[in-house]
Amino acid sequence: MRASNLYAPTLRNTPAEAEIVSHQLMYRAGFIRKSAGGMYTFLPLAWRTIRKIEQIIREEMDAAGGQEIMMPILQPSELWEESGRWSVYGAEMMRIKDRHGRDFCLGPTHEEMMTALVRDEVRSYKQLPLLLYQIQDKFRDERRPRFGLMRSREFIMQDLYSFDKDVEAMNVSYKKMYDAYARIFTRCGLAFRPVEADNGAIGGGHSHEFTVLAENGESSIAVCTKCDYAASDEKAELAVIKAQEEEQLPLEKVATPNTSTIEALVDFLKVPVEKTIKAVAYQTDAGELVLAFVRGDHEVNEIKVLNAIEGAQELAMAEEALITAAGGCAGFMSPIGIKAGTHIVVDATVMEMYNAVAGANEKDAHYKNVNPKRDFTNEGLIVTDIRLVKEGDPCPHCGAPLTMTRGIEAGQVFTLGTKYSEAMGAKFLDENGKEHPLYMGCYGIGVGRTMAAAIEQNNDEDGIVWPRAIAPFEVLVVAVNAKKDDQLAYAEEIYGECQKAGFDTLLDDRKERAGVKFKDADLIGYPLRITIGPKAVEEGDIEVKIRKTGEVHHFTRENYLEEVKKLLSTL
RNA sequence: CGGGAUGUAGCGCAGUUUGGUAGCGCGCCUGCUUUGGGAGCAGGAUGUCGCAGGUUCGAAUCCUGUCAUCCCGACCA
Repeated sequence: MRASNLYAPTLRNTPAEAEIVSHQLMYRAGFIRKSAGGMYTFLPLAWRTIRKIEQIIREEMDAAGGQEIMMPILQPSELWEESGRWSVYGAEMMRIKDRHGRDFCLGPTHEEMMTALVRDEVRSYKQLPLLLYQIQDKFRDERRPRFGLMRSREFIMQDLYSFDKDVEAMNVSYKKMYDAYARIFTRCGLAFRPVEADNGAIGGGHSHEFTVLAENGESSIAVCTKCDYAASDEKAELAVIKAQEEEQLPLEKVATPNTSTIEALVDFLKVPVEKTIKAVAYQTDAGELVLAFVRGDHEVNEIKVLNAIEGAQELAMAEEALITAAGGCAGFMSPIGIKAGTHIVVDATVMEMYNAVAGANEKDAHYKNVNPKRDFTNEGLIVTDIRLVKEGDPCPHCGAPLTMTRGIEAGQVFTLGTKYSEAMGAKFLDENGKEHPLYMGCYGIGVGRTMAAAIEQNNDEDGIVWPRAIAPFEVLVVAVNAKKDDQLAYAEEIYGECQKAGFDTLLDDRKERAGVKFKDADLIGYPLRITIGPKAVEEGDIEVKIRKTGEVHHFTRENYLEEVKKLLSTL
């Protein structure tokens, strides 16, 4: 490929709408252009990188026993009605009608399609395990598309679905995919961490997120400073903290004007924040009130609360009327005196507190000397871990402090169990002729997001620094002055030799000044740059610059191919 | 969905307060010079001022509506 023919419009100014570095650099370096909010065109450079990532994925999926297929993006509503998700999926699903008024959606994911495909054909345990995958565009009408390719409405995803005969076999498939994903991100040259994740409403089984470490990441993860425990902030389990035991004093109501926040309360009563209990009120999708209580200096982990309530799909902030109706008072709540029928979830650590301060369920009043074990007598009280992890919390495995770090969730693996196969009647016959639902797993990688994550992790003030495996080109040959025939001819020769040697090479033959070409080379981030100027023509000096380190090597016409090969293998 | 901000040339921006018929830098085109880190000089092209109404002799500018984009939030009651 020649740069003179390459559609890679680079910009000197950063477009105002690009906020994070990967978005800015992809825009400036001529990788992407926007078509609408959260939707992007991939230009030739980006598409080359995308295809390289996809190729790595294909190789690893195939090696793990996956078979690639291609499904329609448009999916009929009937399948989603069967799984029950047509109504559940909500506004994130792009829905569309055909000319007959039939309902379709632009696939946000393909569990239904895959399950439907397999249930019609797989009848016997002899056909299992079955691992099918595809790489195609998915559509999610995000509440707020953000940060370029990080959270877009149309995005490329690799999704694999595994079908097995029982839990053990499902876990084998899961492990295979886990390992394959780890290899994929390693081969892409990314620093990442598989972290334990919540698998949400799907329930049962396990899930890991593959988080590419980056400061701009949207995901927050807790990593143990000692052992290999790592979990998403939503998932991170926390041990119960037992407070120093005290004599339980009698409950006492005190006036606490204008103390609806913990900060104001602590200030007013002069009590340590660790002796206060705070509340967060939610309502479920069914409109039931949920009150969650944690220690004043702790935060509520909404996902844990959701998981603690049977049958709830979603939580939203509670309407005030709902709180009042249950006998609560916003800003001054405790479980004491709340009407039956309300879901009350108390963090396990709260139950271990003595003589604490909690709301009195009336305006401007709190209780002192609250002893949860004695005073929280509500019927159906749920006591469990609902705290959100924070820096320094003890690791649930070894007790060493956890450290919080940020990352980009580039992939996730799930076991699904029989959720979809049961809902959609995907069954098979075992060795004894007995019918069972298929055990499933699903596994996805955001391809565009992986590209963006790679840039977040590999850039400097001059531009992108591609890991060799996913660079749009591995080697750039620059004809310093392409208007000089001898230089251009020499560069053409070198370009030809590099091609022949198997390097993925671009020749910058544009009739631009050297500075412009060097700036573009740095911005786009080719791992190696071979510079062909007068010294090459006159002395046979082949200058090779490493983008990542800035190191410059000088080789001869005789040995440079070998040396370039060696250098590439280190990038 | 709530809050905030912004829409003027391909990109970055000024002009809006105080209405008078659109400008700067970069990029783009032509020519000459230059040629190893975003060249210099000279000349040139490019806009329904997001869109639709309204006010006015006259609107990028004032009013109303609308659309789009970006950021924050949707959590600590």
